[in-house]
Amino acid sequence: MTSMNSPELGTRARNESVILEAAERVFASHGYRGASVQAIAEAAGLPKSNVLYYVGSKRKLYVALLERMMARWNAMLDDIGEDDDPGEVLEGFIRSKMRLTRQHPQGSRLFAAEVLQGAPFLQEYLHGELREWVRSRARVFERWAEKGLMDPVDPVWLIFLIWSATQHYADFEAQILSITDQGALGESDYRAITDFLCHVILKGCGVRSTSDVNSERHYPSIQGKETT
Amino acid sequence: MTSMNSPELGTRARNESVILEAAERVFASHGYRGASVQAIAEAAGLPKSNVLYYVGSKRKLYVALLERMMARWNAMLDDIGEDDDPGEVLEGFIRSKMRLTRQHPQGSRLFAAEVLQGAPFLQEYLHGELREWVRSRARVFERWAEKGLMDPVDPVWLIFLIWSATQHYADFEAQILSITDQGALGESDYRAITDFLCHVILKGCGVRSTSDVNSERHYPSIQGKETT
DNA sequence: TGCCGATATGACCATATGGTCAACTCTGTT
DNA sequence: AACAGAGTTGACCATATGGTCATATCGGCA
Repeated sequence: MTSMNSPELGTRARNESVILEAAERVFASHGYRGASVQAIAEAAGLPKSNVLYYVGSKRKLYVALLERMMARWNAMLDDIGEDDDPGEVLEGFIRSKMRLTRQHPQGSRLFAAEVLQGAPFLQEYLHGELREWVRSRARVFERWAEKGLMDPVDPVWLIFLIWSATQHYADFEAQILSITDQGALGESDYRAITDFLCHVILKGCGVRSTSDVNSERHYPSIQGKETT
Repeated sequence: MTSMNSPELGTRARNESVILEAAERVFASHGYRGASVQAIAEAAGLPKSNVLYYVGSKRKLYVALLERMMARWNAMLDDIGEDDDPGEVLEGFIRSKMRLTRQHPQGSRLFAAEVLQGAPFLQEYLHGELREWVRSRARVFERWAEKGLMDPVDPVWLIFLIWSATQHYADFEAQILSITDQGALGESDYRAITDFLCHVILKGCGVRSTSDVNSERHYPSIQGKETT
């Protein structure tokens, strides 16, 4: 057990990790039903039996992946109060969500596939924790609107707008790459997109970011590189 | 053949229609691989053999559905020029896209599932027609920005923003219903969301809708009905 | 050396899969 | 009544599915 097969990891930890990554890819693109244990095993470079040995069953594997993704999501959620600065909070949310999308595109797609199915495994989470989180944020946004710190927009639709806009770059990556004629979205693309979203959404809600000192000249790029 | 089984439709047309609707639902929630002909047949209330008799194969059925959805999409795309009013055009796009999402949620989800897979069947469409459409729009948006009619935002990211925000209400319907604690999104929800998106996006880009005469008091609802 | 639990995997099973086919019914035409 | 073609369907097939299990190997330790 104290050998040195791989940096710092025991056999179990290493294999489980390989399997989780492979499974995330396969589940993300084909959904729960469309993913086969065989396909996951091949993606992980292991025999099917070995995969089942580590994860127990397809269902357990899927649930483990969803839980991992929800944990990442929860780690991102910080608390806010009505005395916080609206611009900072909104911009922070956009940037956090965008970072999550960027760092875990497969996980984001897995989540999307799960919700597309009707969220059979996530009902509880959505209707419990997440719903409360949204409602608490909504209350704060309303207070801000009452104080005239932002336009009186429906806070729930605002949260979903941010959600969709950021989620999109993982879920519809294939479409975006095809249309912009690129092989992958790079760090600079993500920065530009994030800045763009902060600009439009904050301005669109009548909020001014405290860090947005000199309104003009942001958002450089103009589409994408003329094909060449 | 000239019987009167059903209003105006021959047997073939009627059954094909039933099958297409059923298949759209099943493919939308489970993706191509996850959908089984058996499940589609059950959803259509027909024996599996009969489904295959009409559609030929699972693959052909899937392709037919994608083509139908792309046709609906194309029907929505009108042309624009740099002399058009930015506010009208953007608002028109948002409203059209929202109407498409509302009228064909299953088709929208089908499209999402296809793109999640990496768009294996739609590469050609995305990289051809749709890409050209986006580029032509982008050029017009850039001219508008040069003329000072809107902020100099990246037009491609703007198009994707609208895309994602509207698409979201079909693809993540399960999440939205769960969080807002509703059974379905009604006509009034869709109206409110559409108005909200027009407000935030047009304002966020520094565009003023020509129909937006009296800036204040829009967007009524405040979250959703307090559970009861 | 022999032992032991963790790891590894091929053989196997019941069921589900997409698709074919032959046989059948139904309806309109002659 | 006879025919033709569309519509209908159960039986069937080769393959793939999720999962089990018996067996084999490994690494450390006495």
